[in-house]
Amino acid sequence: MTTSAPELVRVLGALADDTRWQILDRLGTSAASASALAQELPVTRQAIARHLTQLQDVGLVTPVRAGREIRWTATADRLVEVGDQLRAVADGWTRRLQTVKRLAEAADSDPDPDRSG
Amino acid sequence: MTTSAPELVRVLGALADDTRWQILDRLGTSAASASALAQELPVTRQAIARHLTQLQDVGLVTPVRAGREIRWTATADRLVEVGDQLRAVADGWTRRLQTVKRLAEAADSDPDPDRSG
DNA sequence: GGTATGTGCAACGCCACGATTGCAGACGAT
DNA sequence: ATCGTCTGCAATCGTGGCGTTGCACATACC
Repeated sequence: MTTSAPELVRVLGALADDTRWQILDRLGTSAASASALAQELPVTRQAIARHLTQLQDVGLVTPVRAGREIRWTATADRLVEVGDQLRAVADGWTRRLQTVKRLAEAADSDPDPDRSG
Repeated sequence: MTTSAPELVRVLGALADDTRWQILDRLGTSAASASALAQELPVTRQAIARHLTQLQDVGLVTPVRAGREIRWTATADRLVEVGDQLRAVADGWTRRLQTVKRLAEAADSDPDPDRSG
C-alpha cells in the first residue's frame, strides 16, 4: 500500500479546492516559485504559500531551491497513486455488491438452500 | 470525457470527508437506508441524509425505493471514473514536465539552437 | 383508524478553511 | 554596504461545512 486510509482523505482534501488545482495545473506545466505563481493567479503570495505547504504535506508538489527562490513542481507519481487507490476501492465495492446480488438472486430461486444438506 | 473540471473538484470535495467515507464503505458492502446507517455510525440520521444527497449529487451513491424506505448503494463506476481522470491529469503533467526537462538539457549542451537557422 | 417507523425541511451553533494585511528575516545583485 | 526581491510567521476577518435539535409528512403494519 502507498497511503493509509486517513491519509487518502487528506490528499483528497488537498485536491478538493479550485485554487490548489490552478496551482497544480500551473506546476504541471513547469516549475515556478510562490511569487511567480502569485503574479499569475488572482490570490496573494501568502495564500499560495499556504496552499503549497499543504500540497507538499500530502506529497503533491516538490520544492527545489534555486538560488534564493524555491521552485515548485507538481508530483505526478503521487496523483497516480491516488487514482490507483480509488480504483482499488471501487473494485472492492463491485465485488462485494455483486456477491450480495448473487445471494439475493439465489435466495429468490432457491430459498434457504442450507436445509437441503 | 466523463466529468468537467469543476465537477471533478466537487466529487473530490465529497470524497474529502471521513464520515462520508464511512458511509461509502458501508454502502460498498450492501445497500442500506439512512436510518439503518444512523444506527451503525456515530452521527444523526439527518447528518447522514445530508451526506447522502451530497454523494448523490456527484453520482457516488444511488437510491432505490424499497417500500417506505430508501436503500442506498455505492456507485463503483463513478469512483473508477474519478480515478481514471486523476491518472489522466497525472499523465499530462509527466509529459509536459519531461518536455521542459529535455529542453533544459538541450539548452545546456546546445544553447540557443534557433540562431543556427 | 391508530401506531410505529422512515423520510423531509428549517434553524441554530460550532469549527475549520481560505484569503488578506502587516511585519521581519534571508539571499543575491549592484 | 545598500537595495530589491523572495520567503516566513502571526493576527484577523469572512464564509462554508458539519452536526445537532425540532417539527411535519408519508407509509407500512396491527
